[in-house]
Amino acid sequence: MPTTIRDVARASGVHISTVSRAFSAPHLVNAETRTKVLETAEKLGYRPNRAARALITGRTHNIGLIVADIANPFFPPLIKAAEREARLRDYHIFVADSNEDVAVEEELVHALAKQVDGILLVSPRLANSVIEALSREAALVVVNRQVPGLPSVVMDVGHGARAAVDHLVGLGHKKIGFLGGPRGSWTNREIRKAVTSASQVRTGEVEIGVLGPNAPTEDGGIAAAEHVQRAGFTAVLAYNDLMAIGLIEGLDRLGVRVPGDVSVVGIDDIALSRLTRPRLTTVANPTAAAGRAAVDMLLQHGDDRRTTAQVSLATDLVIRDSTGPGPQGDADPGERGTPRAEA
Amino acid sequence: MPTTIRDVARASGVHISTVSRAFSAPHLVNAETRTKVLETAEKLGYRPNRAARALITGRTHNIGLIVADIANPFFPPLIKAAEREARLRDYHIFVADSNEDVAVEEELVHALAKQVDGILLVSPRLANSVIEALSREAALVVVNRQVPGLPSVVMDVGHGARAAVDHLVGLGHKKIGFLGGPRGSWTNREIRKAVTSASQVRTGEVEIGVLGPNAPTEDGGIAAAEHVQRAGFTAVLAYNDLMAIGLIEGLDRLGVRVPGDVSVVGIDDIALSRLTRPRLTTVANPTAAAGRAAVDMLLQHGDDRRTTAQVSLATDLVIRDSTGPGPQGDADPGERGTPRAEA
DNA sequence: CTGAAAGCGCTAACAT
DNA sequence: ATGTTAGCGCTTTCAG
Repeated sequence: MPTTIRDVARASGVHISTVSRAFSAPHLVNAETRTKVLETAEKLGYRPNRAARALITGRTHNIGLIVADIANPFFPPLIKAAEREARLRDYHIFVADSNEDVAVEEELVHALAKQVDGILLVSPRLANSVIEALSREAALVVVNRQVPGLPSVVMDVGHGARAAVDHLVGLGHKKIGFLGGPRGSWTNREIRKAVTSASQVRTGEVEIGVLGPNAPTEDGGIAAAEHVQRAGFTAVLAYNDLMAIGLIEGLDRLGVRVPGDVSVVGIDDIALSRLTRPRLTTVANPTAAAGRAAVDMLLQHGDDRRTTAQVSLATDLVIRDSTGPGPQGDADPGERGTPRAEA
Repeated sequence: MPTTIRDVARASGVHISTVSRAFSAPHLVNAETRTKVLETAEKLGYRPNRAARALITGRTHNIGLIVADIANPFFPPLIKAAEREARLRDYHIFVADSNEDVAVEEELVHALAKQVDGILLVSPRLANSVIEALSREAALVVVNRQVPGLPSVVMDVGHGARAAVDHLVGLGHKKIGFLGGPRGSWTNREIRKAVTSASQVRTGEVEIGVLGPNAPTEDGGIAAAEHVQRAGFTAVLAYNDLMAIGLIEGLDRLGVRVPGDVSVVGIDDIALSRLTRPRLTTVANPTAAAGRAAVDMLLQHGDDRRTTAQVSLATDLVIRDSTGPGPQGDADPGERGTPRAEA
């Protein structure tokens, strides 16, 4: 049996409310009494039961974060940034992994709901209607998608995807593939929309083909390699870096060289994309900023329930070594490195 | 205001205890009444408040998992396996990242303590005494270290490290380096102990040098490259795969080839180690099994407080492409691939 | 099978 | 500055 507030009260000869105050409103209690209480609490190994406290205050000072796949290197920067931001405000983050299973995601919302003051939900697959229902159980901020009526943080992948296409077109590519991600993903839709509506496509200058859906993993990329080869694309934009890296690996196995034969662009700019060979050209997502923003929105949402802001963060093309001149090889050399210098 | 049990009781014309039973002991309530209660609950969007329930039952059906660095690819398999095992037993896992900060780890134990039924602690740095103190706040299972009196799950890295040395010696290496991890890490001590006490070292057949401590990251490995070069090792065992991969990168920058000039062995067998070039020879840690075992121990620890088992899981050397013949090049070719075949 | 009452550990008015 | 009282949302005896 752990020590309760009552044990401390008895042992220090004061009422339980005094013990309570000694912890949660120290200025309201006489310095002497306070020290005595704190000392006996220490001696007895007493710790306020936060769950009991939360039951009455309504605040746990915890934040839940649900992600579909914690193994995806996209998440750590987001998680770390959220954590850092949360800690600055005296909050802690509890992360839960749904393993890409929407049913589990619902369960997790229930499990977390009363243990946290709100939940950051990064779930590309869950239906809007379900999310709306869940939002009655806990304050929700959705990340990487938009749900009507709910605060959200997204990254402007559309812009980044367009920059990627510009880059590839500038290198002389005319037959570009988009390696799509999972069906139903908001991000996937955004990218496809941006890519297929790019001005160069409208004028017929370049041709864009969509391949997918694919698993958003290295294996998904590896598996897609032969379709890419068969389709005859000279450049490919992948749904994310993991797929891009897998694709490069898969192409390599088929004897197709990157960027010699085919150029590949990823999305996310995960840490790994700097370490593979060739180093990956990619659309950098501001994941850390997204984590911070999501925490901020959740925490201020409490004070001001009227605003359900939809934040969109800018993305950025990072040109490395996985993209090169198209088939004619007559690209404007000035194109390389334009959007962002890379050490 | 969310709907409470009282709202449901009122709306369905029964006492709150009946509503309670309809949810937590359905067999104790008349089928008709139950359906009616459940229906109105559904209509009102009622969900039992798990925190309140836990306050009285003493069980949250949640498990905490504290890791030092969620970005370390060592963890995802452990987390996923723990999650899977937990879900089978109707539990959920909340993960918290301490960002390698022991003070944060303590905070996290406090924050999680009453929101979970127990905590799996993967903290290489926290002092034993602190962990013992924390174990009074929540049921604890420590992973990757042993703390007297507490249940623990470790992987037998000592055995794996010895296998790695055997492998390298078999390849003709005589001057082997151990790239140490963080100061104070239990795993680090185990590896160092195993390596420096290897029989070949005792007989003077080979020489082992220890470099470190180093940051257990790619950057740590990169930074160590020049020390490795200067020390003149022909083979290196790194504290983990991340460092090994970083080391290969760092050596490459110095014009040192792996495995041509220097052989490198990692530890963990993270997913990435199969995708780098050269593919990494490494000591495979059974991280998934460790995750499962930790959950099992925590959950059965509740029923039977007497046993504080210390589980040790076997490791396994996986030979890939980052190790090759030593300086004389007269290694027994049969040595390659002995411990485990790799597709 | 259902209701009444007590209480999990704590905080928050309200008194004094 | 401290004690009293009520009660957060729920489960669990105990009656009936």
